[in-house]
Amino acid sequence: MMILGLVRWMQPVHGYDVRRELLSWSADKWANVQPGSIYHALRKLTDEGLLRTVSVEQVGARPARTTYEVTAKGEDEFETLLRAQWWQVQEPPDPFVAAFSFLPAMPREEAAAALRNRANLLRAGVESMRASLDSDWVRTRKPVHVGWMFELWLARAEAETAWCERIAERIESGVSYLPDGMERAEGWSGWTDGSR
Amino acid sequence: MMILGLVRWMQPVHGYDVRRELLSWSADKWANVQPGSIYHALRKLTDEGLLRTVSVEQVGARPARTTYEVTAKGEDEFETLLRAQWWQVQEPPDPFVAAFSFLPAMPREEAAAALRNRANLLRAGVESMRASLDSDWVRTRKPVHVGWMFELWLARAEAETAWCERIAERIESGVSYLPDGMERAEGWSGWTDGSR
DNA sequence: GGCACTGTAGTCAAATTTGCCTATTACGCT
DNA sequence: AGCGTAATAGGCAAATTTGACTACAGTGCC
Repeated sequence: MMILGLVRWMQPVHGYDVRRELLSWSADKWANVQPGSIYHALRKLTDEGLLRTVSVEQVGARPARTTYEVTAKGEDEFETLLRAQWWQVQEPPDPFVAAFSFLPAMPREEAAAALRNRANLLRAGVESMRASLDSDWVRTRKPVHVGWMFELWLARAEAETAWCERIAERIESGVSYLPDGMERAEGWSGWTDGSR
Repeated sequence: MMILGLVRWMQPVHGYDVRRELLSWSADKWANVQPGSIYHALRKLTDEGLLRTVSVEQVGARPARTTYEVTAKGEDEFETLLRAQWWQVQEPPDPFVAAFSFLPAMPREEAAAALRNRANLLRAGVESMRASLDSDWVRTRKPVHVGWMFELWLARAEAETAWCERIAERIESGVSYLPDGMERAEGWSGWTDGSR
């Protein structure tokens, strides 16, 4: 629901503008907003009185272009929503963590290889991000806090890279997946497949 | 769609079992699976031929309890899905990053305070995680890779903590949010609110 | 025995999201 | 001129997710 925020600092806008801006931030990745959701969101926000339609233009026989701007109520709501995100820590769902929880279903070799591969991909990402951080395009055309966001990704990615290597080694070392105490005890029947 | 994985290593199960297991992993946080989704997922997977219903018991006048197990096709599909997650890097949507991108809408003081607060919350999380890592419950009752997942969170959280402090300082230092080159140039009209 | 609670098992409507589709104009190329 | 491609706007049906709700059975307590 941070479409609201975008409308707020592009006032007045129509859906397509918002869509382009989101795409240019490649926000379909780190926010859950695909193009299709935008128009629905705009209409819903309007119904709730957070947005107001400014005008409906029609150029030729193309679809009508509805322009929106934020109401006072919308400003309020945005501030509330924004603060909620700033003051709370709320780890997002991570598909990799989910997959990792099924570690015992992967053959050891493959698991280790995949982790090494992941480390490499992360490193590559870090590289390309560093490059664009240094590039003129970001340095001179984008607000500096965009660079700061890159730094956050960088920090996380580096931490994760190290973790991947560490875990890969442990897996290769052949340690048992079972809890420390019980070596081949009861109840862990489902846990054997890839581990052979 | 990793309900499949759960069913696979609890075979045979009924919906409620899956639900409890997910809750015990507090998986409603890092996977996007609320209790309500489970039954739908089970039925859908059955329709697709990835699961097979084993039996439908009825105890007294309670709701019927349907038990599922995985078909060969389901095994295959699971392996595919699992590998996709293991071999790809795909950063998940993060609401905080989204909120941070609106930094210029926050008063500097508040932004810095919020970041410091975030750092503290993260540190607290790290502490409590370290504690449960050392606890007997995790060490002796859970597979070791659960501990490894904790370590990943820990690494990420520590990286992020440092970042928060770093950025908080920069914000307090009063640097301009505008791109390096253009101090008060054109086009950045929407970017002033909280910054006064 | 009566009563309040908790645990069991699952349903359902409503809200959201997704992916893909339509139709028109503008642009570049040969 | 003619043609293919890209950009402009937005709609819509289907899939997914959510959150709240139902209804029954056992348990403990007074």
